[in-house]
Amino acid sequence: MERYNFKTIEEKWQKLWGKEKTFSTKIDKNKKKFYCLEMFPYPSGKIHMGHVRNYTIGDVLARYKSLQGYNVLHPMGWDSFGMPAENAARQNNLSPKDWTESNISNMKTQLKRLGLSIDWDREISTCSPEYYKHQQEFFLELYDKGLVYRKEQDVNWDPVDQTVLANEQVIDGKGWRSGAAVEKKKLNQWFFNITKFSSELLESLDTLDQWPNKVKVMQKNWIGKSFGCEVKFKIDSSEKVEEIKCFTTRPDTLFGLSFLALSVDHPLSNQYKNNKDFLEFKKKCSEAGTTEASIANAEKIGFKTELIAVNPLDENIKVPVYFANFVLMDYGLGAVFGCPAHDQRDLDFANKYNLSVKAVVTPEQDNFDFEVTDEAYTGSGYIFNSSFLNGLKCPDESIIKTIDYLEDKNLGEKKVNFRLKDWGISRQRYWGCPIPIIYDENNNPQKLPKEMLPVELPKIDKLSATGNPLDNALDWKNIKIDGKTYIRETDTLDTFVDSSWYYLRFCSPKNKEYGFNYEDINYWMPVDQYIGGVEHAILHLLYSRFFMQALSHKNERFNLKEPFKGLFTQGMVCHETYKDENNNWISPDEIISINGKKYLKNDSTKEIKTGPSESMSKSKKNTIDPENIINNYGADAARLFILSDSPPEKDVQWSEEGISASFKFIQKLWNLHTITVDEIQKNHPQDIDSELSKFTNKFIKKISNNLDSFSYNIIIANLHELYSHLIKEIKKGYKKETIKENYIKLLITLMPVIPHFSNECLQTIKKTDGIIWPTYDESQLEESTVVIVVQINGKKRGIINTKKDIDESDLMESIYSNEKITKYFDKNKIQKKIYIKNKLINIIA
RNA sequence: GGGCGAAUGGCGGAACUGGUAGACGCGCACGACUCAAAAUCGUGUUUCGCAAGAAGUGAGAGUUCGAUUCUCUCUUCGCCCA
Repeated sequence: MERYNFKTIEEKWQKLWGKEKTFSTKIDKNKKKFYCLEMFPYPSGKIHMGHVRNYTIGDVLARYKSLQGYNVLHPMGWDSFGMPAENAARQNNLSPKDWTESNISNMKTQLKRLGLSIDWDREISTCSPEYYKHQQEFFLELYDKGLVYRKEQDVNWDPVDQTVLANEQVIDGKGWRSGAAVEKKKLNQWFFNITKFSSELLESLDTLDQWPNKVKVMQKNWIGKSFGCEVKFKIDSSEKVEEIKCFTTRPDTLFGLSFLALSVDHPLSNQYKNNKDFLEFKKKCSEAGTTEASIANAEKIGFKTELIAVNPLDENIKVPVYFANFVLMDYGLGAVFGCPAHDQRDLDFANKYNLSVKAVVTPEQDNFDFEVTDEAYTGSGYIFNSSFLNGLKCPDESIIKTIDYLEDKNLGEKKVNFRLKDWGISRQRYWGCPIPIIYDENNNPQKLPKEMLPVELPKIDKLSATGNPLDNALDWKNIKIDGKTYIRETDTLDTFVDSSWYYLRFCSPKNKEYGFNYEDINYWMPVDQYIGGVEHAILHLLYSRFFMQALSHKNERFNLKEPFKGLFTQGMVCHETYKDENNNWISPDEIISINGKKYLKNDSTKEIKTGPSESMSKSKKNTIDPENIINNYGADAARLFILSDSPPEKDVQWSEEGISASFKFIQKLWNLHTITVDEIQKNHPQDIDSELSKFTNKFIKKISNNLDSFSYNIIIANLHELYSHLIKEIKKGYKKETIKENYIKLLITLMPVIPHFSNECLQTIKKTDGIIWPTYDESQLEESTVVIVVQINGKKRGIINTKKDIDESDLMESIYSNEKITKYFDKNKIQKKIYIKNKLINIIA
């Protein structure tokens, strides 16, 4: 039997697809559209297994939908701005542009070898002026809508490299390259006013019923809506300070008030800027970290002021005011009131500084002796010890009543607070989209006139080691317009801006006038299925959703609210890790396996320790290069393996055994094909039975359902079942027409997963056009006989093969005649029978 | 500290709305072919037991004729806030 030559066959089909532009798409209003999009890659140089998985999943879907008759848009592009290009350029003395472009061309070749059904005519790259020109237009548009503004914000400043560092470039408080201690520096930066849409972004999450719940929950928490109240506390100990406002979600616990706590960045801290003790305290706070988590875990510490605050509900209750490390200026008003009995954080603080602890919520209505000592009570209950609030159900009644009272007496104000902060989009870097702003002689920002777009990046062949290259590109930076001199903005845009609208650009990739054209997006948008890593669950997806809000703001022509109708987040690709005797990481291709034990390839006396399977990463040296895999096993085998075993949303474990099993399976399918072609030539006069058609019918239903539900791992199992059934069935003796008809249908079901193989097989049996996804006949699925499970007292004791819809008494007859079952029970002691038609009978005896 | 989720053979994992637990693959064992090996094909493979049988889906309880599936408590692990 001839072996399947994947090399020539895969190359042949890929060439053909390219030449005939098989996957290029146009608007066709007679067809239903399907927009299938995978997150576009950063052109780092080589594709990795994560890409293989992401794009295989997307390709299976795109091909399936296309076979079902949809007009499928399946584009690909490059998220090509960003720091790695700048770093690589500095290291290797090249320009970021050249580095990026050569990476793109390399990765494009690699992606094509996977046999993806991509419309390459729509390829875009975010670092090209044709793309970012429109991004600059959007920036100006948003500026006009009042959604862009400038304010001062702290950045991580590396004093040696004279550059701003991203958070991940700060390692233990030091610059990743220079090793210098990182300083905080205030810079004027640009922001998108994403918080303007906090409510919209939160509420329309509910409309996204094809999104994974966990992603929606993450976004919900990130937006962090909380309902509460701003409470005014009078200060009666100071002439300088009249009152302090606190935000709280629990105003109903005000009678348990024990102290006020302020953030060290609270405006009142200005009064202590010459107080040595306070400055020391402030420093101590920042050392411990300012993230929510580190604050939650850190010991609660405070700095006591001389201020005394008065409880607005009872002026006899007077409490001290502290600065405290657990209050953040970013959230609410940077001031909270402490009610230790019902908040663990407050309780820890109160116990440390010997402050009063008074319970005001009791879990049981009539338990007025309830006290709190070490553990705060945060559950529901009833208010007590609280004057006119006593007896209210907490929290449902008590919060609303308290807010009403406070508002009525002008002591506070109902307030909804969000955790979400505005999106800082300025980056002090070269390799990003220039911001189309210029500064006049008074240093006031002005929009650059639209006709001067795009603002192209100046060509810089060698990046200096320090500072922002754009700051030093004086020819570019200084500009004259109508005789006046201006200075360009030298910040570039966060690369998340690039990816916030690229899915629109794919609809109109060549449009010169604007970022998209309305006819195109009205047809193609929204993205029906978006596929990518869960690591983008929050930022990228939220920013993209914001962009739709921003574009549709004050623009009736643009009425798209959500860009991604369906979202699927795939898991990572993992591999075993290996270490030698000195605990150095060892790469899989430095290893040989002898008798199940692993040794160093170049020194086979040294045994290797096998560690747990972890996500592939260069630092652990457990990566597998997709290019080698495609060379050795072929794209179809790689696609088959990457889908098998694990559900696509979970991590998959790469293994040598696995990929070679997939490779062998394709060979087996090829043998089956050869046998089938032989059988067609034999031309039996009569079908031996109807089993083949029945199987085909059932199989189509099964595989269609599994494709619809993203159970791609089960599909691979289905393909194995297909093989083992067909290899026996096909030789039984069927008419040529019967075999051909069924075999063609089955081959088409293989097309999404192993397109090269199935196209080749279809061609050898002269089926080249009219290839559409086969349908199944529901009426043919019904079987005349069924298998009924017989349970005695809930335990399976046998099965009965019988005709469909048999009634209970007839079924009991067959059970009584079956000794293997009757021995488990006494016919005369039957108490009860539960009969589920065509499925199961449970006899209680 | 908070949120979300998961736990099934030696391993990855199946099991639609509660109804035959372990599909399919890997690994392993045995057999066929072969002088031999590789490749390939076939058979078997949850555990204990010669068998009949019994036990069994992280642990414990509950609901039910019946629970991997539903409820509660606990343990461990993963992800996110980071």
